[in-house]
Amino acid sequence: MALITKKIKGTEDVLPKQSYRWQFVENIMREESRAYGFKEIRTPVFEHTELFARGVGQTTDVVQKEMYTFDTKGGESVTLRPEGTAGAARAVLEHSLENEGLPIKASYFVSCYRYEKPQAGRLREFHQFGIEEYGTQSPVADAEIICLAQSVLDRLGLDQIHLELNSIGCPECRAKYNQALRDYFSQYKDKLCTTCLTRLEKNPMRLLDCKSPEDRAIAKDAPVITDYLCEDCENHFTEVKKYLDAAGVAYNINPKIVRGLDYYTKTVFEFVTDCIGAQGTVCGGGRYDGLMEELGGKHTPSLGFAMGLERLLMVMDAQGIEIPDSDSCALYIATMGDNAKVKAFELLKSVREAGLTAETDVVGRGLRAQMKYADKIGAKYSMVLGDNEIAENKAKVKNMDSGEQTEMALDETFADKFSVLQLADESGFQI
RNA sequence: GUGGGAUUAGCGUAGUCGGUUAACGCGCCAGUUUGUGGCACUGGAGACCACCGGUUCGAAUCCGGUAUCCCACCCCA
Repeated sequence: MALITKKIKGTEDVLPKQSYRWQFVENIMREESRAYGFKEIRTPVFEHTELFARGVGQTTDVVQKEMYTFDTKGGESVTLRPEGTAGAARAVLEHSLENEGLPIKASYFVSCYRYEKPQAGRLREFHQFGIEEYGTQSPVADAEIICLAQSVLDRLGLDQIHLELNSIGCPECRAKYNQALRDYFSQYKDKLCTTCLTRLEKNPMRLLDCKSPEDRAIAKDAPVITDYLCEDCENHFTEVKKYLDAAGVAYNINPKIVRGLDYYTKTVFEFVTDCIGAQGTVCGGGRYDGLMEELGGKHTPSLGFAMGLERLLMVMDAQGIEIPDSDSCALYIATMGDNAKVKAFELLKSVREAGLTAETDVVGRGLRAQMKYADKIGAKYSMVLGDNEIAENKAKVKNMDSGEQTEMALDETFADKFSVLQLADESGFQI
């Protein structure tokens, strides 16, 4: 078969057999968000290009070389969102949500687009679950969202993921620190790799991240951000740790966690694993007190995080975590003859209205093939409907695990009785 | 953008001193006393061997190019 085209590089299809895994993960995220008082916000996939340029930061790789940007017929430049924070912040400002009381607590599920070269854990279209909180400078909020992230990971059954925590201070302490880094690394100018030389000018904190062994050795003795925090930032960081301790959330202070997006201030964190390849960050976030001002709003201290759904699913896969599939068929009705098809149609409707999944043959298979199909789709019960059953107005419902058959009347009580039978079997009680 | 690896039915693979109808497992379809699934058996459908070009009497197999996928750098979820 000649396909007219294939899917775009770096995109994935979620096929019907796989979707329950996504729904499982998303449901846990929804439940945890609700438990912490966050409500979902939905924003457009595309925004004016300027929003991301300003919000994410002109100097970032994301803005400089990874955005899907195009001109509309009307001549305006728009961009597919590369992340979720800017759009949510824009919506909050545009609708003046601060008037509804602070803090504003929002959660979201978004697809994001970045023109990168795909590899394990990195796609051009990927999906995030995120949390945003606006209008609080309290360290309690920082600890709270980290707890929320931890709860989600715990409920997904994941281990071998550790929390890396740092504070990169406010713009004032960061300026002092960047100067200290420049002073330090300038001594080794002739030894640093070429990318690090440009980092030295543009973003010295990135030097701490370099993978080259020589640079790493130099970075080992570099100044540490936590020694350059102002009193306010220092206290804030101490409080965050205090609340995390109180909640029993384990963390590792890692001065090298700096985050790649310009808007971060003070608290930054990542949940990292090494079981899915090189792209091991499954959740990243922190505080961004300057973002709302950058977007034209008034000063509104804010914070949040994003989780990569594909990466989380990969970790679950790597760790062999079983995800329950709740979508399987409760009742399959095998039919013989036209009268039976009509009767089955009628019964199915009532069973479905009772909230159960029920199916019948729609491709014209023989009885044996229908039974095979019922088995293949994992139907919990099957029922054969033919002229005999219709004449007697009753039929045998078969438990596909035990093979046990129960006779049931084909009247208006059928759906209810079937529900009861199913519940009884599930809970192990006899009726 | 820079590297490394891969590409044979829906999926996973075999198949190189180049040589008749490209093999196997799973899956799919049909059947095995025509009213009952899982097991087993029988049969069937399904592949221009990624694409283009070259070498050769002859190419899945050798050579060149292209594309796609995977992995890593970079960056990030």
